[in-house]
Amino acid sequence: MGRYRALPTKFFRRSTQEVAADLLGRFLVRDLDGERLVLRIVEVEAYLGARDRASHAWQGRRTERNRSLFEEGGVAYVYFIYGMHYCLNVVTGRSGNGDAVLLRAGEPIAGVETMLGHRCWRRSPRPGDVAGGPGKLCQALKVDRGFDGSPLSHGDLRITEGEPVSPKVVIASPRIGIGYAGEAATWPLRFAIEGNRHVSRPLPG
DNA sequence: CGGAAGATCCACT
DNA sequence: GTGGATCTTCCGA
Repeated sequence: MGRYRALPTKFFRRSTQEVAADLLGRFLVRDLDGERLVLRIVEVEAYLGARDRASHAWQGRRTERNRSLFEEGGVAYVYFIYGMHYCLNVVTGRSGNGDAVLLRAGEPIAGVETMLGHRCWRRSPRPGDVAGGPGKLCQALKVDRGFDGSPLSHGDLRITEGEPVSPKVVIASPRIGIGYAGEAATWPLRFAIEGNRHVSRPLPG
């Protein structure tokens, strides 16, 4: 079984939408204090660089914060938002294009108790409580700006083959939380596994 | 240099 | 469904 074999850098250097859909079912592996935490990616969003008003690379803007977003595909882009949350992106395509895929939700595979401990919760955990949201996902895996710009094909945070899904079970819909983005807000760039209970929000249909 | 916004989450009604 | 928390980052003046 090659589920824990890291994906090669080449994987990330295809078109962003192609990579986004192909990331579903893959494993996001985090080595922390000698333990291996694993999430199966179940929901992502594609961000299409300079031409995408919802992207941090809109109109080609480069700042200190989004520097890694313009690197060659295969590295992480981690940013801090709302004064308290981190979001993890996978940079895609070629250097300079500013394309990336936001990892929005994961299904716990290993290290569930530890990941729950990283999260604040009162009631008994329900699906989606561990990593059903971009901020939650980073909390569960203890991902912060320290990973910004680091490669995802090896190291303490990496993406492995996991359990790829058929394109037939991939549901596309508009992205979340970007209502300000005009026409881009309607683009169907959110991808999720049909019927999965660990997504950040219910899927259409 | 100040103001405003933000790829979110949680608690409460 | 609504509102508050919380603070870095960015842009305009």
